[in-house]
Amino acid sequence: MGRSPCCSKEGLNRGAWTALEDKLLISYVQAHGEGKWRNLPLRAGLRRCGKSCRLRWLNYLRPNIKRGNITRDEEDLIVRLHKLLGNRWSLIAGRLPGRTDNEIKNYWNTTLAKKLRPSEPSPPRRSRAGKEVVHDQASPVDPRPQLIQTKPSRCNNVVIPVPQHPNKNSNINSSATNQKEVEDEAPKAVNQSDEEGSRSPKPQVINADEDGVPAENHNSDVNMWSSGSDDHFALTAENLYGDAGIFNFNVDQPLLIEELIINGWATTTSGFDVHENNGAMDLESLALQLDSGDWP
DNA sequence: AAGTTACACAACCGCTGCAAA
DNA sequence: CTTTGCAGCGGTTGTGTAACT
Repeated sequence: MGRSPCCSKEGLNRGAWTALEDKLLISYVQAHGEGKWRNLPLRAGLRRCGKSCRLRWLNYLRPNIKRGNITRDEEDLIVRLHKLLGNRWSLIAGRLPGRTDNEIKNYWNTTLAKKLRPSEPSPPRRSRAGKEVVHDQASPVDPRPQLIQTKPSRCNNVVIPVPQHPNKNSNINSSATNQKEVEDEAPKAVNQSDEEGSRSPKPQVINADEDGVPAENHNSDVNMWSSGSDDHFALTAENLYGDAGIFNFNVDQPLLIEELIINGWATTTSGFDVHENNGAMDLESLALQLDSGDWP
């Protein structure tokens, strides 16, 4: 059976785009919007494959694209995000406003990969949906947390490692009601955890029970409390569709707030605004975000 | 100056997930 | 439930150019 090719290659232009082709594509997308890539070439009068049009638009013609001159800060973030996410260029690019996955991928392959130790094992590969791809190479100990579900979606189970509680027996309830208080407190707890030396991450599936928390907690950005011998940590999060969720964790697991963000959930404590800028944040905020955690 | 090599980046290719039919 | 079409992703290739011999 087999699938038909995305387009007939016959009679199509290949190779570098001309200024005229760019102009045609820009004017068409501006008039009709993105999408329907398969039919776009015909309608726009382009002798190109739809995929080629899409790529050209997304990587070069789209507004607000930054070209070249990847800064030191950006490079640093790329390295750290790559350590966390692996070769998921689109996710990495999503955290760098104006940068495209193709550009970051090229930059990594041509520049950054050489800077890093050649002996360093390559990060885990994943399928597009974020599911782990089974490695053929045996990786005896990979301290990186295993991630699931990178696409924004409603989920009842999330894998969120939580940091070791800095003071296991104390009540660290931060029922802060304003954003400032929360922003001041949340990173502090993580940093204290760092000083104590964190254990290796042990990710687990945790039930995201939206209804299993006291009603008063719903108005808080962050609530952490200890209860008997078990410490818990509740986090209010909001996904890309504006669905709110409150997650209960055991604090003896390392927390990577970024995990939430990767999964389409952004905490209300992080300064993220996932409704703007396509989930991206400014570099300074992202650097702070990355620094605030105990990154694997 | 000519030839060769290395590098950077644009573009292509094949695969996958998802949704609609 | 199966098939099909589409969009999107990451890996790979092709090409232009700078650096070097």
